[in-house]
Amino acid sequence: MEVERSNRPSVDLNLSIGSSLSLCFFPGDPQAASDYQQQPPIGILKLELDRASEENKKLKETVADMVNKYSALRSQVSRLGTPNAANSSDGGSVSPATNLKRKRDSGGEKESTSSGDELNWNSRVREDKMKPKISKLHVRTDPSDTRLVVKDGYQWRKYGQKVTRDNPCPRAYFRCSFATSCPVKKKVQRSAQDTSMLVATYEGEHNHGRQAHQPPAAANKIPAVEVGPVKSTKVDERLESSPELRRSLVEQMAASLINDPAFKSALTAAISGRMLR
DNA sequence: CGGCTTTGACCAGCGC
DNA sequence: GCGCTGGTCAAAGCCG
Repeated sequence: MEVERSNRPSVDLNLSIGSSLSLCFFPGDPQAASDYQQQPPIGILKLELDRASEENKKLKETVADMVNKYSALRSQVSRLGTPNAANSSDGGSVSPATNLKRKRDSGGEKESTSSGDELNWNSRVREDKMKPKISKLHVRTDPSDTRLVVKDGYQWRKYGQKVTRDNPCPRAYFRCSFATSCPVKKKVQRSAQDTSMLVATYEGEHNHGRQAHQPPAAANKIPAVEVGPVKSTKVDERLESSPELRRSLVEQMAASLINDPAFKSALTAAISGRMLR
């Protein structure tokens, strides 16, 4: 989608190992980069950390903005009744299996296939107007992890589990347990094609916010760079005298970025933008 | 003890 | 009517 690409976050993929971190942390500032390469004191490392946090924050804002624009665009596409535009697994698509019961309830037509992608577009659009909002979320997990848990910041109560015909992996049914009046339901099932992928299907919209005590798992979390206490000057000295410690610190920072979903999203968008160009 | 998970039973819609 | 299927219920058990 062009809009997505044009709003792509500014993640530069032209990373060369030779340029090292200095070029990442001091873009357009060769003097600072040079100083850093000669001897990076703890103050500069802190500066780098702040810079990385700031960059991370901007990236997250960009991603959030992209999501909003994408949603708006999707709704426009839906209104125009254009097929293929909102199809597939990137979230927001309607699962016919999910709606089967409701379709039956409303006397609607039945698909000739169990696969969701062949669903007639017009009927889907028609259904969207009278069905609760349905969205899909794909989460990659450890295939050996048998729990059907998708952490999204809400509190869920499992009320059923079922093995479905088209997928040997069981499907778990959840209800939002934060508010008894909350109508939202969630179905979680491992993808038949990719067992490391969990597919969560949400029905309806929450009539409450997220719990304060349970933040959306990592979704809104600024990555915690575990550099330990920085108050001591002894730490500075240790860092200065130990290249390994410095490398370890850099690795931790890199790891925290890698583990940050917002950073991953931005990176994915940047990579796909590059490959699809 | 309250909240949650597990799991078999049950229900409704549909095709044959 | 019967069997299949997806979705839900509810009793029992577990856990903090």
